[in-house]
Amino acid sequence: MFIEIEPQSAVPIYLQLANQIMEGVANGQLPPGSPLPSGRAFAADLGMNMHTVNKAYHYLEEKKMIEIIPKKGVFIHSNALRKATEEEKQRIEQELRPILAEAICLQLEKEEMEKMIERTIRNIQEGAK
Amino acid sequence: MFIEIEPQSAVPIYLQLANQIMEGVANGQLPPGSPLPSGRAFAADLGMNMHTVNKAYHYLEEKKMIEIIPKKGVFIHSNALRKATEEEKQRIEQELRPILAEAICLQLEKEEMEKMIERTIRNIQEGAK
DNA sequence: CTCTTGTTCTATTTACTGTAGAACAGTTGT
DNA sequence: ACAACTGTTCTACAGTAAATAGAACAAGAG
Repeated sequence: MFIEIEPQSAVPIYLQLANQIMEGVANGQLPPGSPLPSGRAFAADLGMNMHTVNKAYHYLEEKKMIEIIPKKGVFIHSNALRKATEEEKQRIEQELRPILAEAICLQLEKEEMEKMIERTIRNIQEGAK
Repeated sequence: MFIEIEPQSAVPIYLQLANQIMEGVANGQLPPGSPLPSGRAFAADLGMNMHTVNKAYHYLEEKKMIEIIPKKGVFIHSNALRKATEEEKQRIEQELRPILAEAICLQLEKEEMEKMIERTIRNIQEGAK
């Protein structure tokens, strides 16, 4: 599990971390039940603050992607790979909407959009090479 | 052109405004060359501050979606509807990536993803009913 | 000449981001 | 029993972004 953080990105580093963990879940590198490093250890490893790792963890906990068990550790949620609820689908759709609006303006045809998605999905799953 | 702002959303209101203007461009309600309200008038109309509208305008200007002509007004960029550059495609792909990672975890199959996209695109274009 | 335009400036408040250090209480391994 | 480690909680600080507010400026439009 390789984490790469871009400190000067517009994306907050706690979100970068959370997103890359979620990619690990998506590509099978982090199967349900897998332990994640302790907040302190991860922070030391990544050269960031414990509280920042904690923020990423709680962000993922809210998404039910991980389980935080006090005094024990942090683990990939046993039900991390599951069928999306209607609420989750709507949230994804809302996140997709402004991107699609721009894509329409930039004349990205449906086919090209699908190619882009397939390529990105393949790229995410390649993380588990 | 109806603008609806959710003040208590996690999305900054200047971004909500910019996104909805971009939807107007996408669905043809705001064709290239169309004038947009002045910063002051728009702010008064939407019940927000002039500087906030200005921020949305400059955000869209950076995306080359609108043209801000000092002392004259704000207009939809003459080339707002264009072919995406390679740089723009890469940016869209980067924005898409974390959403797709979550979609994989939530077992959204490629077909369902495509349906969701088609539905959202239709929804955007319905704004011009 | 007057109104409107976008721009620029200062100012203030609020929230978010990130770091920092300390203390607490329960778990784990020896 | 002991030491090390766990997530939690608390205070604190600095930096930035978001949003509002008011004022002034210079140039275009009628």
